[in-house]
Amino acid sequence: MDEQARMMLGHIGLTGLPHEDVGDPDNIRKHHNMGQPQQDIGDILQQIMVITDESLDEAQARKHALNCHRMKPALFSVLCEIKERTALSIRGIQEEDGPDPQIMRLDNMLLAEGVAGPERAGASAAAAVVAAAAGGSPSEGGSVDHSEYKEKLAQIRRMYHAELEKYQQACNEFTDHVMNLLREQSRTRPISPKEIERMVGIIHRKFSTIQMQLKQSTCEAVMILRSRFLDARRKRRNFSKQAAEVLNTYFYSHLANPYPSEEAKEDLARKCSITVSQVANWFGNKRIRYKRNVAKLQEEANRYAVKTAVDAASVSSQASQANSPATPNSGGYPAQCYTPDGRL
DNA sequence: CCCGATGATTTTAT
DNA sequence: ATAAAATCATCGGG
Repeated sequence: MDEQARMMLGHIGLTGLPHEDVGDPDNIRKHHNMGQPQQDIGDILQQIMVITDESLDEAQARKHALNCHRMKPALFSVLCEIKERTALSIRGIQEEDGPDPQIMRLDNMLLAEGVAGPERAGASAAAAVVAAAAGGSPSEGGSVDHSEYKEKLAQIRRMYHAELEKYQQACNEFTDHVMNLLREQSRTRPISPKEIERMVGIIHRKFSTIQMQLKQSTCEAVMILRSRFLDARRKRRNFSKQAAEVLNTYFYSHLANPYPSEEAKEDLARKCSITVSQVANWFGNKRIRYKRNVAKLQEEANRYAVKTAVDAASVSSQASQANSPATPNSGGYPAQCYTPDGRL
C-alpha cells in the first residue's frame, strides 16, 4: 500500500513540485536570492528526492533528521514560494465533478431490482416488480415460481454487498493512508488542506469507477436472472378454445375497427378468464397478423392474376388489341380491410 | 424433431 | 401514451 500511495502521489503531481524546479539548486537561487552555499540546499533536496525510495523505517529516521535540519525553515519558505508560482497551473485543473448519469442509472436499476437498499424490503420490492412484470398472472401460482428466482437474487445481493463493502473499506484505508502521508509531508513542504481534499476526491473517483464496474456486472447478472425466470414468454400457455372463440368473434364482428375500448377489453377479459393486458396483447397480435395475412394473400392473388392475364394475352396474341384492363390487382376478395378508415 | 401458430416482450414511430 | 412492427420463446401437431 505504501508503494501505491507513493506512486499515486508521483503520478498525479500533487506534490506541486515539478522535479525540474526542485532538483536544480540554481533555479531555487533564482527564485530566492540568498547566498547560502548551495551544497546545503542541494543536500537536503537530494535527501527529499531519495526519501520516497526508501523503506518506511529508513524514511522515518531520515525525515526526523530533515525536520531538525537547520536549513529546514528556509527551505520550507522556498518551497512555499515555488509553489505559489506553480499554483496557477494546478488551479487550471477543473474539478468537474458531476453526479455521473451512468452510475445514477445503475444505482436506480439496482434499487428497483431490490439488490441495493434494505435487506428484507428489497425482497418485497423485487416481488412487486415481478408481479408487475408478469402483468398480473390470471390465476397462476405466482410466488411458487419465484422462489428460486428470489433465492438467486438474494445470492447476487449478498455478493454485491460483500464486494461493495470490500471496496469501501479499501477506499477508506487507502484514503486514510494518503491523508496521513500528506499530513506528514506537510511538515516539510506546503500542502494546503484544500489540496488534501482534492486528493481525496481523486481517490474517491478512482474507486467509484471500480464500484461502477461492480454495479455494472451486478446489473448484468440481475438482467440475465430476470430473463431466465421472469420472462413470461418462457411459460406461456395458449388460451382455451372458447377464449379464442370469444376473442375471434369480437375481432371479426368489429373488423372495421378492431380496437376494443377499455370497457370492452375488461368485458372480454372477464369472459375469457384472462387479464386486460392479455386481451390487449391478443388484439395487438391479431391486428398485425390479420393484416399481414391479408397483404400476403392479396399479393399472392395478384401474382396469379398477373400470370393468368399474361398467359391469356400470349395465347390470344393474334388478337389486335388486348381488351383486358391490364390491372388485375384489386383482389377485392378480403376487401374488409380495417386499415383505411381513420382510427381515432 | 421440424415448423407454423401463438402469446409476450421489445423496439419504433406518431 | 398508444399502436404497429419486429422479435422472442414456447406450444402443439405432423
